[in-house]
Amino acid sequence: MADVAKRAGVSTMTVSRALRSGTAISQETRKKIVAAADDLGYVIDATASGFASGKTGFVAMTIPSIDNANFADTVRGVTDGLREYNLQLLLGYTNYDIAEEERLIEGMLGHRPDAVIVTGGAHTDRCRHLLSSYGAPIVETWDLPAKPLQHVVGFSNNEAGRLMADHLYDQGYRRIAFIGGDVKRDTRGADRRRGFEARLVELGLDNDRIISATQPPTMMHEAAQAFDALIDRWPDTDAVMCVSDLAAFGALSAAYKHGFDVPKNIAIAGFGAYDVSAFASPEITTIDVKAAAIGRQAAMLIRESLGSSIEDQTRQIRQTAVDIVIRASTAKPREN
Amino acid sequence: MADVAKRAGVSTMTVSRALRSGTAISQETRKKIVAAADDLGYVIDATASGFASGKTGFVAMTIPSIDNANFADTVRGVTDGLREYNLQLLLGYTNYDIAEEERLIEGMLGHRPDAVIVTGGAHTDRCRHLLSSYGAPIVETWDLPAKPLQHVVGFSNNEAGRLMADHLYDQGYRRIAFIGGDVKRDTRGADRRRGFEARLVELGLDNDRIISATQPPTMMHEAAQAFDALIDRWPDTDAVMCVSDLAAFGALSAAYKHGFDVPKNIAIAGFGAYDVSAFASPEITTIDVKAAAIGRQAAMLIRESLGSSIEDQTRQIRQTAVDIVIRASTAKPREN
DNA sequence: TTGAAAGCGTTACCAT
DNA sequence: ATGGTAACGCTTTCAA
Repeated sequence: MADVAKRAGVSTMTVSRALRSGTAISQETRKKIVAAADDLGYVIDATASGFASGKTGFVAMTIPSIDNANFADTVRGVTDGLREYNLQLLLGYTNYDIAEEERLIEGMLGHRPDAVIVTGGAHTDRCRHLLSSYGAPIVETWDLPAKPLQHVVGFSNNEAGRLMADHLYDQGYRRIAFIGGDVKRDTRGADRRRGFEARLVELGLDNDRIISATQPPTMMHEAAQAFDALIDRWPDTDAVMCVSDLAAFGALSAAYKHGFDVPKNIAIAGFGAYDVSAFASPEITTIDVKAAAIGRQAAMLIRESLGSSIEDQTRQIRQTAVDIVIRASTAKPREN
Repeated sequence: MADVAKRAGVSTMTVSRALRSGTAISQETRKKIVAAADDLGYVIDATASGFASGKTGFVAMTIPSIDNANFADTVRGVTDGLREYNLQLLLGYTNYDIAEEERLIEGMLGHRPDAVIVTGGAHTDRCRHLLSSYGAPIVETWDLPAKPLQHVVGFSNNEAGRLMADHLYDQGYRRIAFIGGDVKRDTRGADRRRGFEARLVELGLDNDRIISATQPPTMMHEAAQAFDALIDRWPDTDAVMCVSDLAAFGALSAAYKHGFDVPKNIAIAGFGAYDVSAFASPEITTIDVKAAAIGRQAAMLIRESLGSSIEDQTRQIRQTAVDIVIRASTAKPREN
């Protein structure tokens, strides 16, 4: 920076101002300085800058899995919402493990992010403590936690499960199952399952056809195996909701191998509105949670929080939309 | 840190040493200091640490798209390979746009990463300049660039295309097409296409059945449309390679809508060994490039580079495996 | 609109 | 094995 200042014939302080926005400086001085910086290939050192100003320009974010179109969409929403504010995303994935989340968060907080976005409302006690005492905006997403840390942008996974139970019931299905992951790890998937089960009971149906023998993420392979186990144990099952569309696609694949017609012999539904569910044969009924919009809203919340003084901070709880997308895979009820 | 030092009855310098590894300090002093730090909830400030030491602990990485299982696998490989070294990944996605890559890289370099990983060998001139003059290990992945910036971990996309052309020819297909993205943006997909075309010509076939009307990433929807266009223009096409498995799945879906049997009426092949290709009906022939291994090798290269003095740095070019995975979607040749 | 000086929290270096 | 001191490159604050 001193070199740039010398070349432009000004002080380092003026260079510092010229290279930021929202600072008082004359147009021609700035132009001169920017030219000098370009000549020298100078890029401002965000490390030193953050160190001096206390604003690092980082937003830390954790997601359960990087290889998941839903969370990827939320990340995209955040990135898009933050792009023009020169904020750099610090991304980590927890592998659906809150102990790993704690480790990640601890490492990320060392880099002093200006805000933090986490997925879900389940955290270790230590992680909750780290976050709540950190002193920067925190946003929990993809859930409506009973005890929010601070801001929330999410939806009720329980409601999503109930929505699908209602739909399958309305279509005439009565022997309804669920394929999903480990309750301890994918807490949101577990919430969907609980809502689904609870609604089945309210509708007067059994809720014991639950196959959850797999670790999350429940992918195609695990779901195909789970489907085999389901049919083995309850051969008369006439509909199944899967914890995600990927699982539903795996189940669909297994159903073909059993010689089943979907939905004539069995209905299959998913969750998440992945591309694959729209292009499967038959197309798979699913639930769309507008993952990118969750990210955009989280980014908006952060911008507002960073823009206002600490006294103005009010906790924001924003519930996002959950839409059922009805397709052929649950379209034809059997005669009962 | 001063508080911790006071509480433990030592100097800040000793605290600094106690909280790092590989520093000379007595066991009991360290124990005392760690206890004091825990009591105070003290976490070292990586910003100041990086500022003082010149080592930030960041590894910057750019990928074309976050929502792509192949690149996600590479990211996972990098993360896993770096985890125990306390390196934090700074991830950005370019959306297959080298101008966006330049912007991203510039922003990331401001945070002074200890190493940089990029996807592919196509960069803007300015980006090449920024990277080559940056003074830290650089790894290009997923390609074998003609003019590498420094280290490379990748494979020949051209060869991958040729491999599939050979397979389809061997199976007896003769009227072979390609569905892929914009040559300007997905340069690796374009290389696959070029190798594919070139091999078709060597085998004495036409190479004009190329549909590339879409912007990358060529996803299911675009590929389905492209398939329609292909059949409209060249109804007698008997095989098609798609730029990725996602595209292949979209094409498969379109083929069903045309009433085609795959592979009896037309063979469909993909690239990337995505889960979806293994669970589609029929299962889709693809090419496995071991995406996670690319990431692990890149991480290994970086660890070695960071561990050795600058004089010992020799450029490493590591070619990775490319395996064809033959499945039912290309299994049954037609009579010619 | 510009400049000078102080200081951000840590580590490198040298001394003990 | 431990401590003192300078320095990292920038921004904040205050003054001109």
